[in-house]
Amino acid sequence: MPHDLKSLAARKALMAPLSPTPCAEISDDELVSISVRDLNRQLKMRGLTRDQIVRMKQRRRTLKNRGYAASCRIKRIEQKDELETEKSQEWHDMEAMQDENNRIREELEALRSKYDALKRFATMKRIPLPSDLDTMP
Amino acid sequence: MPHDLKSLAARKALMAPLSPTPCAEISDDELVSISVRDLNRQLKMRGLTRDQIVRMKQRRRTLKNRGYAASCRIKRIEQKDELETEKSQEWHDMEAMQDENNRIREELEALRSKYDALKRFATMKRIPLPSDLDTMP
DNA sequence: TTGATGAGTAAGCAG
DNA sequence: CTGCTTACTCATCAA
Repeated sequence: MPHDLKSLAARKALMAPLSPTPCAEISDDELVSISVRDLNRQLKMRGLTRDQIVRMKQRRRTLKNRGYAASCRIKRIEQKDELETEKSQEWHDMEAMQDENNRIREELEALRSKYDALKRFATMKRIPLPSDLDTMP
Repeated sequence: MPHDLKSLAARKALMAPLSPTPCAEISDDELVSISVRDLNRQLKMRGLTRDQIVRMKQRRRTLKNRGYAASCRIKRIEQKDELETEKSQEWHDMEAMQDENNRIREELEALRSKYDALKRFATMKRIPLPSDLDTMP
C-alpha cells in the first residue's frame, strides 16, 4: 500500500541532486536522454578533467539504473494485476458454465421423466415396443 | 531469475561487515536477536561512548531492515506463486466441468432420439397418447 | 553499452 | 520501537 502518496513529491524535492557538482550545467534529465556520442562531444568541448568525465559517466549510469528499477517495479505490479484479472475472468466463466450445466441437467431429467412415463404407459396398455428403439433414426 | 547463485556466497563473504569497528565483539547475529533491554545492559556494562551507542543502535536497525526486506521479497514471490497455483487449479476445474457438460449433453441427445422414436412409433401405430404425459410422475 | 533484477539501505507509515 | 513497503543504489547477468 502506498504509505506515502503525499510525501512522494516532497521526497522528490528533498532528494539531493545526484551530482553535488552540476559539473557543467548538464541536468539529470539531459544526461540520461543524451546519446553516448553526444555526451562525449559535450564533455570534450567543455574540457572536463578525466576524473570529472568518469564521474559524469557514473552519474549517467546511476540515473539510468534509477529508471530501470522503476520500470521493474511497474512491470511487477502490472503482472500481478494481470494474474488477478485472469483469475477473476476464469471465475466468471466457471460460473456461467456451472449454470449451463445445471440447465442441461434439468432438461435431461425432465425428458427422462417423460420418456419413462411413455414406457410405463406402453407397459400398462400391453403395447409391444420395437426392440431397435435405441438405434432408430 | 537468480542471476547469481554462485556469486551469492562470494558476495556475502566480500560484503564489508556492517560495522568496521566491531566496537565490543558483538556480532551482527547477536545484535539483531538480542532484546533492546539486554542490548542497553551490554552497552552500559562495556562503557561505550554516547556516539558508539548511537552507531550501535543504527547498526541494529539496519540489520533488522535487511531482514525485513528479505521477508518482503519472499512474501511477494509467495503471493505470486499462490495466484498462479489458483489460476492453474481453476483451469483444471474448468476443464473437468467442460467434460461433464459434454457428457450430459450427449446423454440428453441420445435420450431425445429415443423419445422421438417412441413418439413416431406411436403415431405410426395410431396409438393415442395420454395428454398429461408432461406432468406424469 | 543497455536493460533487468536480486539484495541491501534509508525513509516513512502503521501498529 | 518493530515490521513492512517503496524508491534508490549497486553488482551482476544477458543481449
